[in-house]
Amino acid sequence: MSALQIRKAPRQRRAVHTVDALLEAAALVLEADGLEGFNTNAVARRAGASVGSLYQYFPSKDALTLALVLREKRKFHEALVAAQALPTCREALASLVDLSARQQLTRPNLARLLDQEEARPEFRAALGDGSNFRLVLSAMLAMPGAPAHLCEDQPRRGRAADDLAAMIRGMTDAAGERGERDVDDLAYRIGAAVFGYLAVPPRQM
Amino acid sequence: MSALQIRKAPRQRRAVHTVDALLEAAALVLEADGLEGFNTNAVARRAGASVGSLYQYFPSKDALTLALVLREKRKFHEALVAAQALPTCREALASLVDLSARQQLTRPNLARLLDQEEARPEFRAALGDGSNFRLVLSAMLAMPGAPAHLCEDQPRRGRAADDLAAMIRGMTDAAGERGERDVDDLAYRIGAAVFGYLAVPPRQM
Amino acid sequence: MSALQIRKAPRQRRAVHTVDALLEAAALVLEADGLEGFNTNAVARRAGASVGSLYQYFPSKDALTLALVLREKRKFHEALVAAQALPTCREALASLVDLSARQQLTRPNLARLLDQEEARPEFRAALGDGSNFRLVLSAMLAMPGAPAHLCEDQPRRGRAADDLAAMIRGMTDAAGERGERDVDDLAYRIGAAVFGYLAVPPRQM
Amino acid sequence: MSALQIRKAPRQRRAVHTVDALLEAAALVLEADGLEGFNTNAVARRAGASVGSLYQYFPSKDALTLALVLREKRKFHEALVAAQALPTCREALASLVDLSARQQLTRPNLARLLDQEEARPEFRAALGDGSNFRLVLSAMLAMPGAPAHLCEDQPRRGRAADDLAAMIRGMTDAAGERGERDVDDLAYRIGAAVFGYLAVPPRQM
DNA sequence: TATGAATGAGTGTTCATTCAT
DNA sequence: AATGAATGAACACTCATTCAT
Repeated sequence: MSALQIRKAPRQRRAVHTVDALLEAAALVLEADGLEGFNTNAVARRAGASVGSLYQYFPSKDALTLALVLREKRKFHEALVAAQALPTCREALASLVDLSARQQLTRPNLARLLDQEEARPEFRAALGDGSNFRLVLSAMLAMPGAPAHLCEDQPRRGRAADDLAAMIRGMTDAAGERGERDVDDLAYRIGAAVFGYLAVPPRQM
Repeated sequence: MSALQIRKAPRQRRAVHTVDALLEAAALVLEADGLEGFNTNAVARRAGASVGSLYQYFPSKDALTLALVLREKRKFHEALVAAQALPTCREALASLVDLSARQQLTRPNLARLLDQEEARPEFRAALGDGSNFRLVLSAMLAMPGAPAHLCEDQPRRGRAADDLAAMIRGMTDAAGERGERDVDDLAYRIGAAVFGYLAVPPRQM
Repeated sequence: MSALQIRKAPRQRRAVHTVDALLEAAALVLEADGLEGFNTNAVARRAGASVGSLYQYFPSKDALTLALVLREKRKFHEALVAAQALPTCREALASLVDLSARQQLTRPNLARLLDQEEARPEFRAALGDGSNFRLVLSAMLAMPGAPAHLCEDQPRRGRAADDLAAMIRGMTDAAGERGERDVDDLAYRIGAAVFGYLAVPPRQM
Repeated sequence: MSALQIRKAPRQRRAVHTVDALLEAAALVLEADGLEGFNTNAVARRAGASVGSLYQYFPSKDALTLALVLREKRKFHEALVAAQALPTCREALASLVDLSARQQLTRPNLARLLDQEEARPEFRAALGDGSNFRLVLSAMLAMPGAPAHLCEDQPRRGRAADDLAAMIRGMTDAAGERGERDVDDLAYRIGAAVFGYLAVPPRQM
């Protein structure tokens, strides 16, 4: 069993509650005290549990962090899948951008710190090297209305997806850090970057 | 004397060498072992010096980190200033994008980790709250050829500078992390995002 | 929570035992190795515990020292209060002197070093600026049979209390350091100084 | 050569000056920053010298401290010797008390800290186990007018000298620490204790 | 199963002392 | 002789993890 997998699936209702409490406590600690204050004792205390309990469910601190990352990604990812059902590339991307901005501004500090954690090498393997986000983006770039030069060139599409993901992540992180609150405005500006990027023809070397 | 200022200027040649060795060792340790392995003993060892020497010149670990950040920024910033001398907004921005890509791909892991460190609250004050990069960007957006709606609206220009800085940083970080090596290609794609973003009219609310 | 307060009350029996062991170990280390050898690792080792345990209960080395000071004062102070119940100033003071001599000669090195620690500015606040000892002395100088010029002049009484405290502390410390063992003899000599001092009329300026 | 002896007698005038400067710097650092701030680098800096120079003249930090102790004692001791020339025990003691008070209140923090250092076991040997002060006191207790029971009983006289030394030291230290400034008042009160003590007949066991 | 006490390797930092220049 | 750069053992303190109860 990998050291990052959850240790045991909680079966009893009480156990489920404990796991949830621990995850939310982890989120709260991260938001309140940053990575500096994020330690297992603080999380357990905040959850009203003991460190021992924490280690019953999470084999390591990293496993806890990873579980939190996944929890935050889950809801977001479900919404993303729905966005994929939209008819055109443009609509799908616009929806994705909107969701990203909304997700980030909901709990900005949490989202930013988890973005950072996500990047740690220890997690890359566990998260699948191409994150879901990147795959969804790449798929969207093959939808009707997407730039022709991307539709049929998969490597190029992957590269574009990487770029868009990086732009979106960069802009949402920064906006959250600055304390922005207006989701629509942020989404509009990210859209400008995204669609502006896509409008440019590929480079002739 | 702030706890982040360098402790004493090295006077003897030997001392200058030690300080340089310490800074370069800090860079190497960061690149090789990441923030996890970045500790003062490791840095001193790698520099072929003792911890004591490190603390002769840097009053704290943070001071060392800050000095490294500044060292990396210095050359970059000088080039930026030269870019500002270009006649048009487009040329200046293109140059800035090129410099950013080049800077990042030169020592990608170092640049990315220092970006991260730079964002820590302890450093914000010491680095001047608006980083130089943002100010330069904002100035460029007031140069001839810049979008009209930005030239005369300073707050909007500041916001645009923030966005561009975030996009550029996001894309360069990600490219470096992926191991990209082609500076020109990266610069072209970032340019697409930057100029695409600027081509979009401001949002009507 | 002040950095000098105990960190958490030990709840389990094992924890109580650890705290006691740590305090006694601190006393033993001080006695055996003096302030020079008094470090947290040594204390923990002597207690058969780990540094980690020490810091579970004491937030800092100073907190440990303070706790030890208070532990040593506690018993002594209870006896002092009993002495205050005696009918006359003379009896009360005699009892106080006796208690002081006894306290000091019980663990002379410990008492002396703690006297020294007690005087450190960090502790003054936590110990109450006028130590209990001084206050008790001052109260005794207002009891029946006390010199008339002190009974009614509170500032002068405070000064006299300071002087007596200083004499007693000086003599007990020195006796302990010399290795004296005869409590009664020491008490007699201190009494000579104390009552001699009080017998002298106030200075006419 | 003991590690506490001064390393070499300074012969050149410049060397004498350096040694003096170092000693005075040590005193100033002790007064300003206490034992906590008393380190060789700080002393050298304050003296306008280098650590290297310090170690040219003093083989160790303790040697420096000891030299400072001796410097402070020297002037005092010369005055004490003069006091011994007075005709009666009472006059001699009164003079000694006056000198002690004056000495302490001149540089109270320095005197107190040096008293503390003096007591460290490392120094006991170097200072001669019975300090000069104690010997002078003992001699005075054999002068005309001294209590009969002391004149002829040398051990008892030694004991009384110890007690008086301890009282005087305790009272002067405390007065200095409290910030008292009135030498005469302090001397009067110490005199009360001293002569009061001597007036009491020896204990019958 | 849950608790929280215990562990100890690891980290930042200081400072007495040495020694090349 | 003088300088001050260099050394490194030592210390206070943290925190992920284990385990007795």
